[in-house]
Amino acid sequence: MSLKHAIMVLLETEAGSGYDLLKRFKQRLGFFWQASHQQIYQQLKAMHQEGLIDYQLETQIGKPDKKVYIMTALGHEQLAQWLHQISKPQKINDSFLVKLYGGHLLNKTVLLDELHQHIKQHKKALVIMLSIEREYHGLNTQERDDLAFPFLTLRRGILGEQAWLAWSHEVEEFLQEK
Amino acid sequence: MSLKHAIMVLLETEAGSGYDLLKRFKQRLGFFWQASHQQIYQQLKAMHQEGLIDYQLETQIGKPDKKVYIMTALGHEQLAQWLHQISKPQKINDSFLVKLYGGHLLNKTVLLDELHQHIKQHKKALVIMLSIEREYHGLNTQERDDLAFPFLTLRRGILGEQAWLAWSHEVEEFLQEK
DNA sequence: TTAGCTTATGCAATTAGTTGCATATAGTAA
DNA sequence: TTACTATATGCAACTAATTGCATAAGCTAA
Repeated sequence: MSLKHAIMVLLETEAGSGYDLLKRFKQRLGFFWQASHQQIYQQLKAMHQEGLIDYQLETQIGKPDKKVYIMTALGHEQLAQWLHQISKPQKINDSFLVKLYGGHLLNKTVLLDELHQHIKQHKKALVIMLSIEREYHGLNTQERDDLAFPFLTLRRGILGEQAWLAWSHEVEEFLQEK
Repeated sequence: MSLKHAIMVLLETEAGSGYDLLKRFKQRLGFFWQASHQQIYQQLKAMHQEGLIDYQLETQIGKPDKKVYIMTALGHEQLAQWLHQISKPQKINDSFLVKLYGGHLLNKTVLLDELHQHIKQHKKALVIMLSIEREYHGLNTQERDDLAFPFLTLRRGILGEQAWLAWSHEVEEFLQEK
């Protein structure tokens, strides 16, 4: 049940609506946390019922009204508790690897086609992350300091994607030979 | 719903009981697919009801009886179909990265302690994979050919863990300074 | 001889996540 | 003017995964 805590980490830094959080997930946590809009809205509702967060209705002109969520005292407490607990190792379930494991059941060109599509997506993700990295390096010392932790998570994304792409070359070579 | 297909990939190669599959998941797919015993037994039951697999009861002496599952014609068909579909990009939800993203909310030494525990586990996993890799390289050509696809997935595990560890050094350095 | 591990399977309840649908306004691009 | 994108929130139904419990026999190490 970490989505709850991921939301709280975001809200702790800055209050926001469900829609805001959705965007923040995509833009800032996207390479290590994915959440759909339904997940977020449902979770916010549950968290509000638990008393972890509260909200204020904000009427807007030209745009739909929104609920701006803020952390409660109970929320702060539970987040602090979670932060001090050791998180269990990340669960990985990668279906492309399942396919590759059973590659003998499949035509090599079919696998190669799929591999190329994955490579395209991973390259795209890497390019985006590298551009964010360049942006970071262009900031002044104060700004870089403020973003030091998010930057570390970005580095994880970059190193992860580079490793994936290095691996994909090995697979590509194998699938192309004979 | 890929657990179903992961099970079928395993069963396609070799029939087995729920317990067998559980062990195979741990030993062979463990670094890219994790499934609990409850998940596997529940899924096998559902798959049997769907007609994707069938089983034969095997009575054993000294050990509990077991159900040995095999693929049905319908199972073969659905697996083949799945293999030809492009799998969506792997979903990553890493709670340690969430914590690190919100690192400013936490004492650096707490984070460092947790990091060290994760490093230990990742190193352990890497050592195991590297020993399997050495074993593979000691095989003859025929045997290596037979295991070529599983070997590729092992390489993914190795490169992935090495990248994780390289990243962890960056984080360690940052958390240790000042 | 007692505690723990391996083998072997399962139910019940709960929690988490996905899929599909629904609504409503405003701006922009073809 | 039609279609698409962005903003903004939500329900209902379903599927998937987790947590906790239960059973039962044999083997092994302290």
